[in-house]
Amino acid sequence: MDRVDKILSQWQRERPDLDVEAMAILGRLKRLTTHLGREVEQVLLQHGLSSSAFDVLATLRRSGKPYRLSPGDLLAMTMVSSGTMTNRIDQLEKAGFVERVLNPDDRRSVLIALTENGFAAVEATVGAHVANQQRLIENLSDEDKAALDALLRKFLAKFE
Amino acid sequence: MDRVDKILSQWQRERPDLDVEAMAILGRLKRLTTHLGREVEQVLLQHGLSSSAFDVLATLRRSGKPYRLSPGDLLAMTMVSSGTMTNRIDQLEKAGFVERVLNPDDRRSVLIALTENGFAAVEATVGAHVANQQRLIENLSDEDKAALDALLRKFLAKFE
DNA sequence: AGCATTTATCTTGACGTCAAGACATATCAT
DNA sequence: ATGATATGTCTTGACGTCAAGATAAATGCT
Repeated sequence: MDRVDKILSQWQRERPDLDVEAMAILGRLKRLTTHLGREVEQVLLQHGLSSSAFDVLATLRRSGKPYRLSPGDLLAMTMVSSGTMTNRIDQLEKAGFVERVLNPDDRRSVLIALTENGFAAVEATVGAHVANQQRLIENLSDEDKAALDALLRKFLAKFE
Repeated sequence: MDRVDKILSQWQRERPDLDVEAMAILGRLKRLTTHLGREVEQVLLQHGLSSSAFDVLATLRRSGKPYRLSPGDLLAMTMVSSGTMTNRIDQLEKAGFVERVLNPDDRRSVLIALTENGFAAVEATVGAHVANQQRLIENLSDEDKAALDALLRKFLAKFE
């Protein structure tokens, strides 16, 4: 009887006609992701990066040398709107973690380049971040983790 | 090879020392919840309610007669901060969906009461909302749904 | 070549969220 | 009783996000 069960039982009492099976799954997913997001953010903030800043820096870092992508590329990889990406890049540029470099091949476009400081910030953070992610799933068994990942993959396939 | 697999393989190439198992699960969870949240919001907006507005109205509705809870009660049930709840109540009060009623038992406190219009708004929306939730999970088999729900329950237990 | 369309990025204005702290009232300990 | 502490709600200021549209350059069509 967790919190989601309480919500479901309230609906059952008030609206017994509603089928709440889907609500259970979506409710647990949402609550879980909220908790996980907060835990992840805590560790990143301890290293001086917001989740959204880390999201961009990590995308550039894992793209490999020369650690440059256009805003459009970043957009396609990060599930945010173009306005949000402009804002993120502005913040990171102010902080000195990225630079806007003119794209010689297309003057509409620009390349976002990780600076030395930006590279260093990712490298100083990603280890603790990954360790934290491992901690967050540690109460699942190996079988649970494999089963959960497989189910999420199947579920996610409907949307992307 | 979904989008999360692409991210993992980039990390593998750039940082083969990192164990990305946890990143896979948390990444799929986050992407999935983002997609689901957008789908849910679309349907609610078609009925004139934001997700956050529906969240409060539905909490009052399923609490049963007389459809009144204190801001603190609402807070405890909805995973938001007190400032956020004040803001939500302000919006709903302006829209005429709830009223602030003085609590005779504790003058620090106030009760948030669903108005007739607020009740009607929930009742007009909840059916489509639940149907939409069912649609969103329809590509999972019955066994998948049961297994996923069980895993999420176990995972969530670590946090609440 | 020249015009229309498409692509890439940025701007604007609105919203939802939070942490920290302010304020009023209630409760507790003596 | 009364002073200290706890509780309940609201305020403030800062962020992150989005949709819609503005701007500029590239591409395609004739």
